[in-house]
Amino acid sequence: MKELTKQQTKVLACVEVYLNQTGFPPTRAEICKELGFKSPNAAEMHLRALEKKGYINIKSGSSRGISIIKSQQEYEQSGLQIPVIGLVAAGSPTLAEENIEKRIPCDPEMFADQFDYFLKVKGLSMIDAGIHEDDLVAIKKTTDVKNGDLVVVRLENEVTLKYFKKKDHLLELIPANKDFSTIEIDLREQEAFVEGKSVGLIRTH
Amino acid sequence: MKELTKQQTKVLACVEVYLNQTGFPPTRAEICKELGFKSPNAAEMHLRALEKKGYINIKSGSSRGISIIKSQQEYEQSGLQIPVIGLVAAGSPTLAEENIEKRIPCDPEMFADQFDYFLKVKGLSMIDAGIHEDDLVAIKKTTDVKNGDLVVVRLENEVTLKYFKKKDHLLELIPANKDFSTIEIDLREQEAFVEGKSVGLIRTH
DNA sequence: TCATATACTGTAAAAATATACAGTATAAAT
DNA sequence: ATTTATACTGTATATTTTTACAGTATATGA
Repeated sequence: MKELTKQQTKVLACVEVYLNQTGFPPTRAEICKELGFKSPNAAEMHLRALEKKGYINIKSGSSRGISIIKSQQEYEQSGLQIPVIGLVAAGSPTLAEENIEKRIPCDPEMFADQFDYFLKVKGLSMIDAGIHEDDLVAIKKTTDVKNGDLVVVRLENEVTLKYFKKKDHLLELIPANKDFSTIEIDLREQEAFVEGKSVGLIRTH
Repeated sequence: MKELTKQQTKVLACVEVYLNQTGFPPTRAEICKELGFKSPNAAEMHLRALEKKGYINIKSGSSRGISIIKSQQEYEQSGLQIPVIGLVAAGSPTLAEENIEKRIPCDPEMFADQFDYFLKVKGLSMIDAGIHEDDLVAIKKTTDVKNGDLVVVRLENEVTLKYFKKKDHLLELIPANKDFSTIEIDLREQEAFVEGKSVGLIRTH
């Protein structure tokens, strides 16, 4: 899709807002009033450009004959966008803006359990569980995990996605790949923070 | 809500259909054309009645200034719910109500490509591609598939999810599990219908 | 039988609207 | 230095559209 100029973006947004508020598209004059133009031709020209670039359709001869093909704000408005966070070597997989690779429009209730973000899988340690590199694992932020859950754990200088098993002071983080070995942690010696657990997975083919 | 007369119901439906098809409301004349009236006043009167009864709002002096307050159809647009269809042994994985196991709230644009439904995977034939039993594969209805795509194909008495490979008259449907064998079809002898292709996958943990 | 509501036709005019044409100004690209 | 793209103003006009007014016809209830 072609890029829009600053003013074209404004006009497109104006049309969308008007449409949302009134239920029908604005006239040239109304766009002018909204954006401070003094000539209906200003709006006309921007609309023509938007049509040429494929964002809207204009029915010639019809009043308010504007229909939106590709919305700019579509994503921001169409409900929730779940952030995707890369599994970085160290540090919490926080929701800070700098860690968010992108956002995906979807419903946080699409799985049985609600979730907060997607974690992008790196490496092959869970391949035998059918979790591939670059799969997105839906993570629910919680510390309430049981043995056997697939959890995100932050160690001293590492964040990892593994199966959880805890007995007394021994925490085991078990991979699903025979080429990788279980991480064993004595909780009296080393800290381990459970960041959350997986409630689902999505993959883009 | 007040009852509508037969003609008022027609006019309201006409406005809704026009709005869905074009993105903006119809003029009086367009309603007349659609419903066979010969005077714009016929439409006008019905619109006034609809406004009085609280079904629509008319912005006086504005062309196409009709907005719908209360739809008759009560479209079930409570956020999009994507249907989940079981991979049944025979017959098309149609969207007929009886085939829908459940619906999942999510955005059909969450993957790179739009999709139409989820197919619930049965069996282990794609396990080496990390596609497990009961995974939900997002299917886009299309016949435009390329070699290597993961496709839903309907054969004579079977619907299957496999990798697609076609050369001349030979269609190969390739599993991702060494314990399963490739289905080979001579298209001159047997029909095969491509129902769609996978654009993503989700799994509930 | 008479009023009332529904359901229109037909016409016309005022107002809203799209849209063409002729310009101006500015910044970036060639 | 000149072209090109963006971004407008200002005016004018043909067309679209709303909307009022004057009728006709039919069924229903009082």
